[in-house]
Amino acid sequence: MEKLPERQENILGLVIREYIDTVTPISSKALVDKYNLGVSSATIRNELVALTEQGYLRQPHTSAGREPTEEGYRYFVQRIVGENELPLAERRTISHQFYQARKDVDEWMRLAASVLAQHGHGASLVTPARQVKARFKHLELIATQGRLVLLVLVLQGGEVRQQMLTLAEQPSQESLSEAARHLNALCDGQDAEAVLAQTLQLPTLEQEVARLIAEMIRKAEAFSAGEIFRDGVTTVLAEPEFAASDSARQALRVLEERSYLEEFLAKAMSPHVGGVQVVIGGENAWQELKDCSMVLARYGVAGYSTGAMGVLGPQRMAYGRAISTVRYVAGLMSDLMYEVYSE
Amino acid sequence: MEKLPERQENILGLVIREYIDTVTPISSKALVDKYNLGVSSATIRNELVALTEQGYLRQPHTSAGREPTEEGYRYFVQRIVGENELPLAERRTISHQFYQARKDVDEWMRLAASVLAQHGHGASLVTPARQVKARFKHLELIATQGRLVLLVLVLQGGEVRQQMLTLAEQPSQESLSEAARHLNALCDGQDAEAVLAQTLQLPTLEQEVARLIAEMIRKAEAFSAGEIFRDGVTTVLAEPEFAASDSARQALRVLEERSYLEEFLAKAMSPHVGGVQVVIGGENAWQELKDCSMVLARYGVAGYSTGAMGVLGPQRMAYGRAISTVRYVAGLMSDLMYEVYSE
DNA sequence: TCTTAGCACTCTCCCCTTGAGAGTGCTAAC
DNA sequence: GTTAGCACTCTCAAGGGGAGAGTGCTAAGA
Repeated sequence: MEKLPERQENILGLVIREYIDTVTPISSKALVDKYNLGVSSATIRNELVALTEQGYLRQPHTSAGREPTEEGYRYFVQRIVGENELPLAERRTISHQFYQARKDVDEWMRLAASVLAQHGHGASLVTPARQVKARFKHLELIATQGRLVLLVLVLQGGEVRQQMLTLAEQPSQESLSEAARHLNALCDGQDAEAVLAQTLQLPTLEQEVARLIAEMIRKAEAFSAGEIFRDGVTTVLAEPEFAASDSARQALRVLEERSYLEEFLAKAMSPHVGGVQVVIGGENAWQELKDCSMVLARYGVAGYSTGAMGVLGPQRMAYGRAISTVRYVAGLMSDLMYEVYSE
Repeated sequence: MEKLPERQENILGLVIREYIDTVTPISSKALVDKYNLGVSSATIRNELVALTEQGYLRQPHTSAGREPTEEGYRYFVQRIVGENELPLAERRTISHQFYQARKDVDEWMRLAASVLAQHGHGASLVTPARQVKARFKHLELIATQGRLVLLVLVLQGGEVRQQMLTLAEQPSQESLSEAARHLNALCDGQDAEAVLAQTLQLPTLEQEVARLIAEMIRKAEAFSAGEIFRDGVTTVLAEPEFAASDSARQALRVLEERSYLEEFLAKAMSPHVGGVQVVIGGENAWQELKDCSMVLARYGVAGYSTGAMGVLGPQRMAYGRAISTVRYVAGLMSDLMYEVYSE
């Protein structure tokens, strides 16, 4: 994507900003009237023709103004928006909310979804941080009722998972505690394979538990584990381009259906924590997102546990704001997780 | 709501069923053509006039057919729909899914939301079962990193809650286990107040933990705890009456915003487990729901832990199906929870 | 008393036309 | 390279008219 001449770039930026504001095609006259450009509307028209020929703008019909194409938005995001930070006051508000919240990754995810929706002006999604390599930290077995036992597994990093299991006969809390103590000593810091390797030499109860633990550890590594947090879905429905058509419904399906979303994230996102990615109009590959854009980022601790978060909006979303919000929240959350993480 | 004469009731039923099918006003001729009523359209017209005068039907304009009013739907639900059970095959499919799932209330809620949306043909919601009176069962303290400690609290009934806390200085796992052992002995089976009463005579660490536990127990009793599960939101957006207007957005706000939903459920739902409730058009009290209906039920174990689940759809939703689905799923889940529940 | 055929009447919906207005592209002059 | 001027194109909103659907009413029949 080559750099445009100064004036064309300026005009493209103005057209896109105006369009984002008004959601109507922008005419040469409107630009001259609103901004003091120092040239006449005819000159602007000439530049608009050039921009249209290069594919950055389009006319809905002969006698209408211009509106941005996907290419136009891409140029805008790459070259014009720039790297603005969120205003200090906003950053303070957000970080305050995070530090006030419970020290719990789930709670942070919920909060992140809410903040992204509010400050990023769109529908938000936050997928759970997935352990790249989950390791055993601690196990508890608790007798509940009859032959039912509650198994609580803590992974390195503090993630807690629980599961019920039914034993062949009713156990005593003492025998359970003893088994847990034994397994805690044996499995400390091990991964799923290592835990599974232990099962052979163990008594029946512990063998069963160990098998279950191995399975739970593996599940923690799977992308599909845990809840995906969403927010602001109804806000984005209020956008004029979504009011009538069913393109909103299609887009929201992406957010709602897990398998969809996973496939999408897997292909669209770079695997490393840090950079913010902008997907405009589904990049011609995702029919459902053809009228939308998404601003995405990975968060978490690289090499240990990472997830994805992002904001979905119409193509004419406020990219600058969305990008800085996503970058800030992803960074903040990564920092918080780093603090909590144990080796 | 007085019983209508046989023939009027039949006609009302037919009009509503037809309307639910076609989403267009139903004419006298259409009824005569489609169903073998044994009388002419003129006779039907006379009955339609009677039903209109009584407020069960309405004409969008002079020369249009009839469509049901909210009153009409209410009569339909109360007197005509009847108490159908879901077909056996469907019941089997559903219960199979539940018995295959992990024995975990959270997992069941997620599943219930999915089943309700699919089989009830609408957007679904499932609020978490709230402990009427939560009681301490078991506590674990696990050292993670530095001064951070993971507190895992198991409540009677198997609900697990976790929280991070930061201590004044770095503890050893031994001292933590000792404190946990002590508190486990002290607090077994107690409620929030009793746990709090213990704090006075305890050493600092245990005092702090006990205070936190009391707070967590109280939170478990609060309605607002935990995730609300939803599903099928995009399905309901596809309904023709929601395609254009923003009434869908308004309705979905009810599902999205927690405080809203709570207020609504508190007022609209009977507090006892079992019966299915139908809220049509927001019952003139809930503006946001004026074009929608909801079919709701409580689930859980009466006296211990109950939540709400339901299906939201357009006013012309398939009530019979929705009602039997909600009843069946709520019953199934109550049974499952009862099995898991300990005294 | 209930039912029905017949008919005038009302209202929506769709199509067509029409005129105003917006905005363009082009050309020729500066 | 810039600009004024202008013909041209296209949308949009408003209005008119005809077809069709469905009603309510009336008067006659069972």
